Amino acid sequence: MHQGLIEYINNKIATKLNDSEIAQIKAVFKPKTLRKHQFFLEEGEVSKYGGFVIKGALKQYTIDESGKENIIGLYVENWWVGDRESQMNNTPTPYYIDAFENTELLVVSKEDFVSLLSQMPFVSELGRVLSEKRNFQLLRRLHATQVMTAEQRLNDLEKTYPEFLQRFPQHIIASYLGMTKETLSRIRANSLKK
Amino acid sequence: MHQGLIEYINNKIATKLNDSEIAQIKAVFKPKTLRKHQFFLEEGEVSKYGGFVIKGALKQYTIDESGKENIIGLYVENWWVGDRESQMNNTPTPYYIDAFENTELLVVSKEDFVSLLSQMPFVSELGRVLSEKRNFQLLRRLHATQVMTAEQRLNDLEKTYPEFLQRFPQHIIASYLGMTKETLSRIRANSLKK
DNA sequence: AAAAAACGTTGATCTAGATCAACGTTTCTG
DNA sequence: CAGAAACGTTGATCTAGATCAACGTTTTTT
Repeated sequence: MHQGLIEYINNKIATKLNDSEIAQIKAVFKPKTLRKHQFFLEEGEVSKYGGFVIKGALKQYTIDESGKENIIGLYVENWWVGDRESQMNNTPTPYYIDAFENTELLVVSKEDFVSLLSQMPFVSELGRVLSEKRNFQLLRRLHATQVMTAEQRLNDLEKTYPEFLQRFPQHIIASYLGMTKETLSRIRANSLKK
Repeated sequence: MHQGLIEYINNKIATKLNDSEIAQIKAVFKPKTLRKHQFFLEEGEVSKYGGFVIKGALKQYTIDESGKENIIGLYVENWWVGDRESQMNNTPTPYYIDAFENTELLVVSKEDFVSLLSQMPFVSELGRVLSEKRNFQLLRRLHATQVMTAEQRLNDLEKTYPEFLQRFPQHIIASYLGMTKETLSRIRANSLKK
């Protein structure tokens, strides 16, 4: 169960994890299973856990007054999921996160994460690098929503995360891209004609 | 000149910087002055430096085919500025960054930053925390552009970064918020009526 | 101090994409 | 396996905000 996480970390750091480190990681990352449609986090809660996706897929979204889901994040194997802002600042989250498929996660509490930070010096550095990568993603997406047309954003997604288009249905992709399912459907119909 | 940066760091870490650390920081962060309209970074370049703003203001933007500026970032005193993705991956940046006022920066090269990381253990952790904060900002802005109306985004900015509204003219704010200056002007006119 | 830029406003018009609605197909679920 | 969700498509209509244009005011440059 922890093998995926350990390989993931080994691929990101200079030296391999030793046995003691592996034991520590196994101790603080607890397995959690979510069946399809179960919540990992609900609006108003304070997030207790961060999660690493071993198997499955999740979506992160808000719900507006009219009940419409606005999807802001999609997560699959080897992605980190959660609302770190809520978790770090003990503030209520504005997001829902639920399992889009039956999902296996490894979750870690804030306290356990802090203890890892103090005991394993490379965790800060790994966290820094991963957080910066996430920054690059977010800045790109922000820029895309501000300057691109709906069609350009779809093309962009096909290049950046082609796996999402296989994995999630169109109305989910549409919302993630900030458009309606009708618009996405029409873009598709149009580009087939060409 | 370095005093602002040293205070900034002291406010973010558990213990104060000692003399040796201060000396190291002074050695790698070099002063740089930009006159209004001078570039810190231009599209196509590989970013060599990250910068910390001591005094002044900068804007980060792309320019589209029709020559229009699309502003994606505004930076004032005590903000970090640069394209870290370009700097870290040695890739050409898509952004322009220029001084919106006469500006004083402290800049650090990738190599010097890496040497700081290895010599001062708290740099990783500080970098991690700052990068996560930046993540929170970016996620909020992304969500805002996807779910809010133009008027809501303006109200949101008034709450989040009220200093920007004092500091930057309306057409800059409008672009930062992903709307035209005409739309921003009309929103203003409208909310005065109420 | 004159000329030129930069800035902000208002009006008229346009359009990308949203909304509303209906319907066929596929996939769950009891 | 039957009924109900979930999903995707197409058409008609609507609208928030963009675009285009003109003009007054303020700021900067020479």
